[in-house]
Amino acid sequence: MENGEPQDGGTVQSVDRAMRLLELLSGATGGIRLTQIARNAGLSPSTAHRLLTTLESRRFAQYDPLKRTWHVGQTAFSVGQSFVHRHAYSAAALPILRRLRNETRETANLGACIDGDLFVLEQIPSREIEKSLCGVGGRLPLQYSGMGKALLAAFAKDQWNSEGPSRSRLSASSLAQISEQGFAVDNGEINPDLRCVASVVYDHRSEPCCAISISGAAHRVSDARIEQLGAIVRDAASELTSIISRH
Amino acid sequence: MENGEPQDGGTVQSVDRAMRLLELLSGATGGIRLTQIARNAGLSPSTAHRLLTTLESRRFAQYDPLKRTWHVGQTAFSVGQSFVHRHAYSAAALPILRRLRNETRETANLGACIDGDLFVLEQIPSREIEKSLCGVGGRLPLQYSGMGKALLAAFAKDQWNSEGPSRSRLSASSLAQISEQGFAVDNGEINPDLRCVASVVYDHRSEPCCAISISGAAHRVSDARIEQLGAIVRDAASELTSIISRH
DNA sequence: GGCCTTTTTTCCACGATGCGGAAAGGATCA
DNA sequence: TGATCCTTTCCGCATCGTGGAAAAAAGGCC
Repeated sequence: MENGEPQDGGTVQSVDRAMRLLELLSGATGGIRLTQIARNAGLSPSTAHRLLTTLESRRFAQYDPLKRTWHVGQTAFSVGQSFVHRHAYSAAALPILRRLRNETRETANLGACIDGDLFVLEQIPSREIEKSLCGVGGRLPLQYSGMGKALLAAFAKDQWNSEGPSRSRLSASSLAQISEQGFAVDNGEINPDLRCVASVVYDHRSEPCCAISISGAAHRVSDARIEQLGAIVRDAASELTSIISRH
Repeated sequence: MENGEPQDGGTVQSVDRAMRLLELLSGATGGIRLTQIARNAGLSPSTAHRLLTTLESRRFAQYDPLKRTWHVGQTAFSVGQSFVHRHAYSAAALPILRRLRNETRETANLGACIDGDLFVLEQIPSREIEKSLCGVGGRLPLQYSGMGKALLAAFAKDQWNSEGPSRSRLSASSLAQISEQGFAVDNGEINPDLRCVASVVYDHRSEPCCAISISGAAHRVSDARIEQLGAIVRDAASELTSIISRH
């Protein structure tokens, strides 16, 4: 059993295998050959072939006969879009993210805590290289991103939110500092060349619902700039909070 | 056998059923109850439950215990995003779409011909109501959208493109007009209150690869405005073409 | 709170179907 | 051209997916 493998009690093995193949397709930049994906999934080529052609029949997967590679298909994209529509604040956040990007000239991000991790929902990229740890649809442990840290601090303030992730991921002094400043700084624990400044957005119940950030290369997101960027992000988060509160 | 049901030769039934459930989840605004989705899929509740919990175990589906509704999950979104990355022109198109939206104050779209239909890959919405026939991830028959019409005209000019959709969907005079103008107009065959002006983007082989458009309410996208909008869209498409050609 | 109805979840035996090895066909490369 | 590898098809077996039934949970009404 691999790390992160779902428990198999009561699940349909063939469906689970097909989903695993979809995940592998998703991670395969430039597509992947049948024998390679079968090997990666631990299946025989003929089994993988049958599962892939089943996914292909509804266009969750696609086959490129020229390169003989398999890819994620359009239906996966269409289905995935409906996930975004559930998070209704995404649409409201877009103009704010754009303005944030324009003001700072760095990449602007929207993320939410989903299943205990920071999940990137939207991203308005800057023109600079070195933009962010991961793109739309990517995920990170909360404590390794600015948005995650900001959310952890917001959860820590909420003594009654028993569903929040464990606060022990960040020290009490870090949490206190984030709360006091109104923004969190990620100083590149994962990638030392990237920095991020983030602030939390609250919903109509004053519950933390997501976070926004700007991220960019460490030499641009400098110490001299942090206070200014923090204030800009904090104000943008407040604006998004007030928009969401009106719904 | 329902209309549009994929042929079942050599496919795995349980996987096909699970994919069908995902599609139904995608179409269910506000989530859906187990018994309802089971009914829609023609499965017993216990079968649907097991397939859904299998999808849930890898987070392709999610269950809201408060409302007791099933939804599309985050992994579907993550996997779907990799479909976009395959169409590398999407990223290059974004700033152009934004500028297009800003100049015209209408919704800007990027679409491609995928499996014979017009598939919407990106969309920068305007602040107006009445924006476009469908959103990101949606699909339409080519002849019913401006982008599709523009692509049909481009395919018609390419006598050697044996993989293009049938040209008989539009009249010869329509195709000729679109080619001459450099843009196509959708005058609301599906929705009389919506209009669209679109132009084709070419890749480095001078092959039509996608189209961009602006769309909005018919009373705003007026006859008086068409020529001007057409020229703007055509120029934006040319710009995107030249960017893509450099890769 | 009790009762009724509906929904959701769990269980289990049976047979349908998923599996993978083998064979056939196809593609690539030296 | 021949060798090698990849992809697709075939088929028999036994695994596992199925759905009815039962149990548990939830919601609504009086």
